[in-house]
Amino acid sequence: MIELFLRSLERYGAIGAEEKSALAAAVSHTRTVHRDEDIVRDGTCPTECAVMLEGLACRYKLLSEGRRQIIAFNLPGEACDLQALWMEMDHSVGALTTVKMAMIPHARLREVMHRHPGAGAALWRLNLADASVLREWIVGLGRRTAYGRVAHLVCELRTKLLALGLPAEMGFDLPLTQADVGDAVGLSIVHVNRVLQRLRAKGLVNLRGGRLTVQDWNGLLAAAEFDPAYLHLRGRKAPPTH
Amino acid sequence: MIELFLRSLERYGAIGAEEKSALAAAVSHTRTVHRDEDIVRDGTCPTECAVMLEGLACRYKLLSEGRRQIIAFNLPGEACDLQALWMEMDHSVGALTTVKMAMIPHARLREVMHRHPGAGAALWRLNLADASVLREWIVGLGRRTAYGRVAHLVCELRTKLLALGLPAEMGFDLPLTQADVGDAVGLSIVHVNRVLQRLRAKGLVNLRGGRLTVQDWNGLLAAAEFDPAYLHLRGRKAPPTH
DNA sequence: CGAACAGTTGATCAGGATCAACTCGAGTGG
DNA sequence: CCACTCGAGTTGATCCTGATCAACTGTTCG
Repeated sequence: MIELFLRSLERYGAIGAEEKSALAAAVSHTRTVHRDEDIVRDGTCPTECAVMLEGLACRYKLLSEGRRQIIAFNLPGEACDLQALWMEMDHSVGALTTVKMAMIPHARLREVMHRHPGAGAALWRLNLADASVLREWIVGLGRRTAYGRVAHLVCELRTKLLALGLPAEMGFDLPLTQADVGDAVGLSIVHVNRVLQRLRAKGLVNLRGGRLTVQDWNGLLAAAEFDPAYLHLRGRKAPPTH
Repeated sequence: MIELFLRSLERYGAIGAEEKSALAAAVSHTRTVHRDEDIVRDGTCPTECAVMLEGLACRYKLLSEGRRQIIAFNLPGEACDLQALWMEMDHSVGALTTVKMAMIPHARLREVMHRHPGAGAALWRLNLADASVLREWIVGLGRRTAYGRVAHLVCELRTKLLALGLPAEMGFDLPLTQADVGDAVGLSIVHVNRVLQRLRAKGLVNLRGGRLTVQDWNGLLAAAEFDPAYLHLRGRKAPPTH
């Protein structure tokens, strides 16, 4: 059920069969949230952890006057609110499509981590990898052009999908609205529209009506100055579990 | 010696006296790095961890054509490369002043974490708090105006200094160049200069020649829309160490 | 049939970038 | 001791990226 989650966790640490089954057994139930609803809300402190099974979600924060900034996208296999295990949420997670999640009560998760320190270590590493993505977003927002930012976002999403083994051929569904893209890369809707048109015109990629078609992957990677290293997808540095 | 570090760690978890002395004992030696030199370099994988004792450092990434983006500032009491415990560095850390650090070999750190799971948990929470700051930076770069971003940065730095119990009266030393500020908030040097002049003219703060003078703290907080919650300075949610 | 929403287009405006020159110390070396 | 350099900060002029405002298309859905 939470296969995807376990597999990506595996990438970040020597997770054995026992750890895996312990984590899988910690799932208490599933939950479904619909488009435009919140999965977790800023300032709250949930007592269970949500692992995405299906759908697309985004982490975001709101400022005054309705300004919104998306901070990360969450794909199936990713955890939504691991943070709440230790501290109150400092951002919200919203569903961009219908999202199905496996819920793990904190108490059980803590128990697993206690019995299997390796699992806790892997979760920690997962957080480190997430932080690395945040850093790359900072670089993008601070120093990339609108064009480069949008291109980079597309590269990131497809690369992550591929790494998860999810469908991400040259054409696949990506239910993102232009407003969503804008809130992620810090642009106005109108400008996102124009940048997408430019990317289309240059024959790189076509994002339209929730469907993404990659026309020239290498060209896109170049336009985005994309280097997947920051995603830490190839769990390196064999970690002495001790 | 690493008092400051231990104290901020305490904020993030029930760290006992044994954990503290174990961590303190894990320090093998100190190291000094001078202004404009790197403490850790992107892509490397150091085998010891650096905890700042004195000075000011920044995490940054480079793009083509010399574009630089600063991702975070590191103050005394903060760790520079905890990440390297688990994965290769995806960014560099550079010294903005002469920096003195306490070095803890990874092997020893792992040993401490193994013997004192509470220490590992606290380090994890530390990472979560760092990630929260990264998120706030993303919001700032994406959705705040130049003026708000600079003001916010000043608020963040002073608030962190105060929380660490470091000198941060209404006037204190902050050895940041206008270029540094620009690389942190994603602005050109010229524009940073103008924004600083506006902040001065409005009677809020005066950052000049490595010295920061706060003239109207409340006004500054308001201009920055600053809410310190994201710094997670008041270690909430008593963590069941299990 | 009429909302309501995603996407598109045009026109205009403004926030910041860029380029260039100049000031003002603080060294540094002859 | 002075000339020179170098880095930080400052100013002005100009350009351009991207925001804003407004109208319009097309589709879906109740």
